[in-house]
Amino acid sequence: MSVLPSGALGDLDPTSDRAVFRQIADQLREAIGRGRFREGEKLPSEAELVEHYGVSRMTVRNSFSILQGEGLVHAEHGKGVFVRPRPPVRRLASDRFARHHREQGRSAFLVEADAAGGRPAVDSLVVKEEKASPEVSARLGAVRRVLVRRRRYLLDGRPVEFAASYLPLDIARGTPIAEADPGPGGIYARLEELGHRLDHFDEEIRARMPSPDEVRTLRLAPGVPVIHLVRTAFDTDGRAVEVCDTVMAADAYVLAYQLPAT
Amino acid sequence: MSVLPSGALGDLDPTSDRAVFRQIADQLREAIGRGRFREGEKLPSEAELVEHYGVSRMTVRNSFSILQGEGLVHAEHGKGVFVRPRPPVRRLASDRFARHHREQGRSAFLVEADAAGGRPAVDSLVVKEEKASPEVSARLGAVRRVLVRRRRYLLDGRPVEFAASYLPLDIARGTPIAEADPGPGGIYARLEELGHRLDHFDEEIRARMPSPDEVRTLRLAPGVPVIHLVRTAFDTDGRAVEVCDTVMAADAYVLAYQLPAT
DNA sequence: TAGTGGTCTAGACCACATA
DNA sequence: ATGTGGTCTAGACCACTAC
Repeated sequence: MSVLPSGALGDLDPTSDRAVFRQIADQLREAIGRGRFREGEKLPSEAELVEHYGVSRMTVRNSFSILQGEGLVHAEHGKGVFVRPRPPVRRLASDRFARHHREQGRSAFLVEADAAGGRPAVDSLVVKEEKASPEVSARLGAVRRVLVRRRRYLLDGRPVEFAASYLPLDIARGTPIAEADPGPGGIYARLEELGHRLDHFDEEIRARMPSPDEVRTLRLAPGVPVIHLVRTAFDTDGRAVEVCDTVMAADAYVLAYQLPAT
Repeated sequence: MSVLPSGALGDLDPTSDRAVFRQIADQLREAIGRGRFREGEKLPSEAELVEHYGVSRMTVRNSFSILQGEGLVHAEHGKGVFVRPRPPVRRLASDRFARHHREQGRSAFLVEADAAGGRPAVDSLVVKEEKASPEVSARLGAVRRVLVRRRRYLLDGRPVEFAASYLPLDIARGTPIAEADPGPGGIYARLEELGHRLDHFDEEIRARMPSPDEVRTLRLAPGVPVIHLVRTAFDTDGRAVEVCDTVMAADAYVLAYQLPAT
């Protein structure tokens, strides 16, 4: 007699070449997909699945670890294994750096947070001068030292991205950009006041699994990749005036862009 | 006596709260980061690590599974566990749909492949009519049925992305777009010939872990996320004339965009 | 206290790769 | 034939959660 709700999960196929733990993962995945287990709902416990399938506990745990790697479920010690709810997603629109936002004294993050309806926050702000990495130096045009602004962004208390801005010293040193609070409209507004009228931004996007550091900083669940975005800001003279390196929790973002057809 | 090259890996800290298998993973990760094990190089075998650390085999395997989930290493049955080499990356430039490319009779994929220096190929092409999904219908403006073109792209024999294009039947039916080979410049060139002069494209980008289907289709290694891109093409009348849903192996791509500052 | 997942052991047999 | 990773068992003890 199974202890599980009838019909939730099937039997194993002993004639199949597919490993037992994969068959179990397949059945759980399929049950989740069918809505048999909903978001946030608890899956059967390891002990229940051991009994239901007649396998050892490690085999069941192996199945769970597959689903965890896929980002489908997450385990809570002492409570159970749950279907991972999808967090609300922030949409980054391609006009998020438009001048009319800056002129209203609003930073890009606040503009986006409003659109998402969440409560935004910034923490672990660090501003200092340091040696430029080869990547940053290449993008900024062979500068040796840069002003760095590091910060982490949170939405409703959840860390969603952290970023580092790099600016050439001859532009930023001794200006409000080097202050903890650069003032309304953020550093892009200050750059324009300093005579660097912005022309366009280049953005490069990659996706990959996070490093252990990134898992900590963003409190990432297993199976959640990061989006790595590197933006370079150019002024109307064609000079690169800032590089911003951003790592985002991929389950919290949709990036939107508009491409010309011409 | 350790069987490992001296200095490659340290000892465990029995006083640490950190689980043994995590400590082992940390040491291997750090050794890889330091270049002690290089791309493509074989790590010590499970048996060697069992001996070196004095732990059971499952503990060592647990460590490997962490690194595999991070996309750092991959196992080859009967051979060993290797540091994952980074594949060559294709850069998708923001002008990849520019008209001057189409007018040279070149499809976007070929333009990009040239830039990456790889040998491009397309397979599993399917063209048919089907019911529009709610998502596609919402983007195309409440159409019921659509023409679908599905295909997979390969570079040097490796699958790197697969895509499905959806077009309203009143636009595409009975035209070269419904043929297996739509001709030089691809379907965007045909759309323009049919009087739908293209104005711009909207692209939405997400990153996530792949489904088992996607792992199969793209032959993805463990620990490799996918980039999910949905592009909508608009003509100069403001009508959405095509939706293209693309899933890309994240380790094979960098996406580049240009944002206006105004 | 009972139930849950987290870690770890010490085996076993198998399939694949290399020589 | 040997060494490699792949799968699986049947336990053990621990830490966390809920009652």
